[in-house]
Amino acid sequence: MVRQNIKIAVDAVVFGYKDRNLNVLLIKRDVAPYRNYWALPGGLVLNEESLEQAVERELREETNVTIDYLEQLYSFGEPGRDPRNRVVSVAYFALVKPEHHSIKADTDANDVAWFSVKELPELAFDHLKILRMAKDRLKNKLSYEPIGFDLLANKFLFSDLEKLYTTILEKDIDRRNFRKKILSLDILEELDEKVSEGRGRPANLFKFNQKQYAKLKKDNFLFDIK
Amino acid sequence: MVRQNIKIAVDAVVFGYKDRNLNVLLIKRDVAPYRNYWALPGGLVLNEESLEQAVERELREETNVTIDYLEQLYSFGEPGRDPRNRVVSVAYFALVKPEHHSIKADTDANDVAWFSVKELPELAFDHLKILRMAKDRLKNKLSYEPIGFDLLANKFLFSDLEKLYTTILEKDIDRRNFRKKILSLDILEELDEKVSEGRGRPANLFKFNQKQYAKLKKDNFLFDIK
DNA sequence: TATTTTGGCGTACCATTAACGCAAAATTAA
DNA sequence: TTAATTTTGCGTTAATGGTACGCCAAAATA
Repeated sequence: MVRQNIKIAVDAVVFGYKDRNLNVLLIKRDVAPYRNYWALPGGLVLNEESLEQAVERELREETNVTIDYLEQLYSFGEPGRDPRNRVVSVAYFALVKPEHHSIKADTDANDVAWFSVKELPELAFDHLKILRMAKDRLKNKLSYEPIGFDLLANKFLFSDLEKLYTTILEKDIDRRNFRKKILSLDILEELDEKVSEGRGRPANLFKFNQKQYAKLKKDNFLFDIK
Repeated sequence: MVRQNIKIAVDAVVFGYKDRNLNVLLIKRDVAPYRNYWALPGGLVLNEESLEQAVERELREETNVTIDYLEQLYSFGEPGRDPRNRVVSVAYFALVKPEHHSIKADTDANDVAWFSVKELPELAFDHLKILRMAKDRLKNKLSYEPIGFDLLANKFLFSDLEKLYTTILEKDIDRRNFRKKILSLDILEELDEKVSEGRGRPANLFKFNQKQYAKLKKDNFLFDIK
């Protein structure tokens, strides 16, 4: 039997919510193949590290962002997806809060940047396919887990949360029903701070109450926002 | 930099619905490590085959069952999960209809058998962890996708479907409401055949209408059985 | 004849959703 | 200074759908 000759890598789809739009973190390749194409951050797994550690290391080395949420997405293993050697890539799905959006100063050759998912460059390898799957995962998960809060600042306005949902789910939401629904879940903490953004009545700041959510989740509580 | 020395394997959690209970397909290992332990079917991926092909080949070689539903479950890559070399395993989730339950005659050393998920032997490696994740996936998916039909014979009784749901979801279901709900979805075809099983009025046979479901799904139809 | 299982009807109650009205607090325009 | 506009925050109500049942007839077996 022929000796197995397959490499194992990780790739990360890192989402950030910037300028009221969903953005994804990409790096510009400076080696062949796909030289000068934009690609998902990632790379080969080291012998002694776990897959998650590999993702965290690559993100640290290549982009400098701090991840707020990480989960495995899917593994891609078609022969031929990398023109050099066969590579099986375990893709991860990550979210970053605005506080952690700042990326590496591009002193080195590698360029790093946020791209709106609506204006993507051509991507290397099968990374567009991976990105699409991640977008679907985000869209679905937003409805039954409170991961939207990992895309917002720690303190946020209700209108921010609402805009996030309408943007990512790509549909209108009745503002008043949305507010009622979310508040009834009892997972937000109303802060004693108001913010005035341009015209209109100043809005209250809220915080996601992680502890309260963990408590409710234990009792089979269902987060469900459509 | 040290050369990467990690193997890539696939494992499959194959479910069958037998004797009104959920069963899983296991093979008995005849080599170290975990010699004589039961394990999930699987093995190393060949250089030229896709991950799905690897799963299908291993199942053919080791068990002889024909798969009716297959999807990727999760990848397990902790260093140390295999005591010999580092192995990253892409686990798959599979369903088999009763028509395809017959397994390999155990002429060779390898033993293959169906086990009720309620009476499992001790499993090799981290396979119990993988199996648990697959059970969760099945339980969840049963509620929002019509995969239960891939565990039943092509022609089935309503009482079979109901028992399947109560068994896997581990909760009681009101017979009348369940029937009403499923029939209202309009995805079953009522056959002109009746079956008498022991005492009681003979029951009608039904078939899952795959085409009709595909059509409805296009129009954003939601399968949702709780 | 009693019992069991299927198949079907109806209905009361409850929780959730959807649609919408309106006042309060700020800014901008007249 | 006042009026119009914008955004926030809170309420009301009708429609919908799920859940929990009761009831009964048909068709088989014990």
